[in-house]
Amino acid sequence: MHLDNFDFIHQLDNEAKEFLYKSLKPITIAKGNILFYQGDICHDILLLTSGEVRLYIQAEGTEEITLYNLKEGEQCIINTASTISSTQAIGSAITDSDITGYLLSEDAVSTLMQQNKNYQQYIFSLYTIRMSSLATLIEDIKFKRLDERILKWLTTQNSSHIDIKHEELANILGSSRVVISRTLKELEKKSYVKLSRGSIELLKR
Amino acid sequence: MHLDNFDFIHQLDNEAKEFLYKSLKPITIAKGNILFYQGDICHDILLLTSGEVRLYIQAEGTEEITLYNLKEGEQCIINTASTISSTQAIGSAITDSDITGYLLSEDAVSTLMQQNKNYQQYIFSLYTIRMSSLATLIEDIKFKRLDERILKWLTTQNSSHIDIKHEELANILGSSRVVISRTLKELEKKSYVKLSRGSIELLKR
DNA sequence: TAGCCAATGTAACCCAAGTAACACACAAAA
DNA sequence: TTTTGTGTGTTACTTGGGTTACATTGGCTA
Repeated sequence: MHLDNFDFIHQLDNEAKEFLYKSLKPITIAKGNILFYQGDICHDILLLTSGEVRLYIQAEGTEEITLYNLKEGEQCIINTASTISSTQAIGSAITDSDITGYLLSEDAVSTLMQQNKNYQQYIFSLYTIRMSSLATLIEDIKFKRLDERILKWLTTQNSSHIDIKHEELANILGSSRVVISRTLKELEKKSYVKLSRGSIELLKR
Repeated sequence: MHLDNFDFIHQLDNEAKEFLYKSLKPITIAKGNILFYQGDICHDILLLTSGEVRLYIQAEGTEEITLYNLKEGEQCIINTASTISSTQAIGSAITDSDITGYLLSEDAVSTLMQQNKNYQQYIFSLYTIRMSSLATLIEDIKFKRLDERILKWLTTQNSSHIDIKHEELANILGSSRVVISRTLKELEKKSYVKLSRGSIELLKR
């Protein structure tokens, strides 16, 4: 995937586009690296062109909960907010796979923002989308049972065959491995899924 | 409290100020009124000059959970996001007391945003603050026990004498009256609080 | 002051989900 | 082929908090 697939770029005038292209620095990062920690102040924004990044918050101790996953063609709002406002990032970011992308510096973002209405509009839309995804997450955590949340997560994956370990799923949903295994087993009995070592098959209903 | 107490106004140049003042419409609303419902698309932004507004989301059924409370001198980001981006409000707003404030129309906001960098900056700061408060809420719901959450809420009130019914507190924290009463009673035994009918006294430790 | 109602207290019960401990099983390495 | 480690299954137990049902209290009103 190339940078052109970022929707907002087509909204920019030629001058802004040229400025943007000059400012970008290509970057490649391997799976399992932390991009920034909760509390850091970011100085660059990542435009993700391939791979996946997971954003999560961590309470004291080891417990964590995933806020959302960043996919290709997306720009992370936690990263963006921290960069634009020079405030602490509200979560941490870790690469879930090898990734490629481009870095846009604080200064360049600020220039773009000031000069280009469409870019502003894009940033606002990011905020709005993510606020609503956080609100949904709150609802889910508060009112939904774990089996529902597991199914929901599974159905939002691209494929019906999902390569994931129970341990990983536990981290994503903020639960524990044992509970995930138990719940998945129940879902298998009700033939919602078929389990194998290292993967889950989502069955049609 | 008057409008002047809104911080961002002092950042505006005279032209922008004048435009703002011309655009504002004073408004008074009694306690217990819904300002907008989750899913509505707002066409005005409220600048709150006195009283309090509670923002909450509601899952199917009657269960609700409070996202945050809007106080005087504040502008609601859910309202703002919906107005600016013409998207559905992610929560509902209800007046917790009689309120006064000013309404700023969609068009006026959009004009201000385009023409005034400081106003943009202000809106961005609202987003950032609220995103982080939502993240904290997620942490609390997920990892904190109810007694902690009650104490936290009590300590963030202005006074150590708080006029509130258990039922109301239950709605704010997304719990039930019985559980709140039970937990408060335990907190009283441990002498964190003193309970009376219709009010709670927060004791010093 | 008797009656009423809203607010609070309390008991009994249930359930989802967390924890600890351990068994089992598959796959790669030795 | 045996070993070792990682991933998964299972049991027994605990706990926080939700629900139902009913009792008690305080304060206002008739």
